[in-house]
Amino acid sequence: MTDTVIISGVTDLDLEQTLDCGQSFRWVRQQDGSFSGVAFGKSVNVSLDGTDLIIKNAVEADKRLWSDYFDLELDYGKIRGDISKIHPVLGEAAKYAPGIRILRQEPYEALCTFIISQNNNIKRIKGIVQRLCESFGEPLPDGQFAFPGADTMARLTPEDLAPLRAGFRARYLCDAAKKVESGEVDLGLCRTLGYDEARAELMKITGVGVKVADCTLLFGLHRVEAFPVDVWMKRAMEKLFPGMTAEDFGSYAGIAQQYIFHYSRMHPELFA
DNA sequence: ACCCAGGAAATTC
DNA sequence: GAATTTCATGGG
Repeated sequence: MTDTVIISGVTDLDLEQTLDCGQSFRWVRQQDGSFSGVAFGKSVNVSLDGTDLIIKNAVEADKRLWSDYFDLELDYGKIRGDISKIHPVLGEAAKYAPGIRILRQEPYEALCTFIISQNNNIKRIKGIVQRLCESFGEPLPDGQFAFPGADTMARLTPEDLAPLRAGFRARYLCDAAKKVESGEVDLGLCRTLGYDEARAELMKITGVGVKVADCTLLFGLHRVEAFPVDVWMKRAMEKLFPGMTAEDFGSYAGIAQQYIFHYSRMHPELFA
């Protein structure tokens, strides 16, 4: 029996800024402005009415689950104020999209989607992820599909993944699944390890370098000190924050990074 | 035809 | 060891 769950008193959240800013690839904006997506093998529709977060097709028992997913316990208003003192341009970027939150996605899903993301664009990443779920994920009652587990994917070969058209990334996905399933790579351990050790744990996977590891730690394990640097961030750092490094952005560098990433993507003319 | 995309592995110098 | 090339695929 599913129903509508309402989480009230939600601030500092904008669904478009959070769900369509390149941290998750499974949310689709609907005509009415709501977003439909799947997480934890549950297909829901979310919308915001003032400070009410409305989650359709959810059960009341999962209220905490979704609250955690949207990271509603963390005071982003305060964090924004604090990190804005670091650099005026960072303050402007934070003010530009104050509704960004760092989702607490499932670690294995974040790992796989950011393996897929390498040397790729967001539109095609979404397509590959969708085909991965449709091909190998558990079908859900409403026609959607769960993200396949490492146990399922560990039994697949790169040839099995050919229909995804993931290119050279197919064998990386297989290696990730195999090492997670066998326990050779322990994703849970990455929550508590020192940052460099957590990064090294993930980089045992072929196809996981510094950037994919950082994204997995930030978006899948909520290591908000992570500071992934992709081509956009590289440009932004050179033009907007010359001489600064990840350490200069403090213990919430990952949140700062997401403000900067989004701001840069929305202002490509800055880097023409 | 050429270039780029939320990079990393393989190769070359 | 550091710099360059290659790796699939699709869109501009």
